Amino acid sequence: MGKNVGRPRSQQADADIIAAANRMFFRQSYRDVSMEAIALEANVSKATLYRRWPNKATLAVEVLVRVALAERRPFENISYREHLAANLRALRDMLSSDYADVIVSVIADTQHDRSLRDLFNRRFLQPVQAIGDADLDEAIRRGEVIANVDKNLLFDQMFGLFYYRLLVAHKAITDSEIDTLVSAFFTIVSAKSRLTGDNGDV
Amino acid sequence: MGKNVGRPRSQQADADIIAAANRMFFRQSYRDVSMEAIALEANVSKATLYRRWPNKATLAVEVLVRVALAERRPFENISYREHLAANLRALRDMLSSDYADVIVSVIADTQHDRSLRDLFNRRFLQPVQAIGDADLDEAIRRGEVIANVDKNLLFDQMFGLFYYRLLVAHKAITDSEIDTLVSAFFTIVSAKSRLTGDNGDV
DNA sequence: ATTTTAATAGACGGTACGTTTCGCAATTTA
DNA sequence: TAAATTGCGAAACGTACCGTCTATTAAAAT
Repeated sequence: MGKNVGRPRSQQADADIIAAANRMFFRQSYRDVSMEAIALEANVSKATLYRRWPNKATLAVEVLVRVALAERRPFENISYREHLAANLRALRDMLSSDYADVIVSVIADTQHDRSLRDLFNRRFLQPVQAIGDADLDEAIRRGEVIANVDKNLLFDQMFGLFYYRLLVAHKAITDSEIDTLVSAFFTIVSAKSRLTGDNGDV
Repeated sequence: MGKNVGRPRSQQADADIIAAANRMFFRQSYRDVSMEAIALEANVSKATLYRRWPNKATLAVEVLVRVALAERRPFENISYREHLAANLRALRDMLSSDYADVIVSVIADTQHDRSLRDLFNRRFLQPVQAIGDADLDEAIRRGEVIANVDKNLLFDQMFGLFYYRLLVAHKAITDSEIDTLVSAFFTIVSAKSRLTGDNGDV
């Protein structure tokens, strides 16, 4: 009763499904993409699809992770200020893209599906935030940013503005606005931080 | 061919539908509430329901508007600082409530439904923002806040943090954190504003 | 050769969608 | 008062997708 017994799962099927889902989410609204259609587009049976992902949302998380964490910008030979601005522009582009619909739809489902929420946090939110954290730590090490900073609140404000603007208010964020934000950010993290306080996790 | 011809629509039916939808959104997840069930709960036929609201999202907007704009706190005999903190606490409570699921689900639908987006903006977002605007104007008139403030960006940052924290990151916002935010807000709006720049509407 | 697991195709029962039909009810207008 | 008009409830409609399941074939380890 080993674990390598029996016919192995087709890696090709995995790739085909993800690629098909990616194409369909890009073409139509999240709501209008059905599991049936994804299976059809991937030339895969429904059983094969459901064996891997029990519902559309978990599959969407898989797609989002690959798009969002595809490549990471190197943080060397560049100031933290420039690096931060570049990352924010990338985040904006991601949220402005056709994936916005997918992201918000998944977030909507996380409101009432605890395991989906955990999955989304673990595979999407935390990795994105971890990149920001690591870069900020490096900036502190370099002396570009003071050590006494409430990273969580600062990043939540940054992410919050972006999410709200792009997914709720639907107002574009210009490059010059990003520069303004980065300036404000440095005004805070260069002086003694005013934004302290406990984190409020639950 | 006048417009007052024929049997008038039952206002009781309107009230019953909204009350029924409110109850059901409170009890179950947005996704699990069907139009059929709402009609049943309201003791109303499906035809009557669909005549008024063509889909679940538009009905949800109606419910949200009534909850969010139910009562407005008076802004007299109280400092703007206190008033702002109270409003933020109310916003937090609303977003932390069982309506969070409804709000995010509607926002998800606005990503691909233009008319729904317009409805949501007109009946929900703009009224909420208008209250904040009016109060801030009053505070400026009173001299509690400097005149040179980019209201849009400031409020978007505030709303953004709340939406992100409560609907995406699912981290509670404590009263003391709100105090911290209000302090930071006043640090900015009491001095010459650093957060200027164009608005970026599209 | 046997065992074990995966894949395909398709059927399945169930649920909700949004529309439509019908007969009756409640108004305004002539 | 009668005619015209619109709303209502009940129920059926066709469509679509859900997630599961069955039967058969395929691909690996033992």
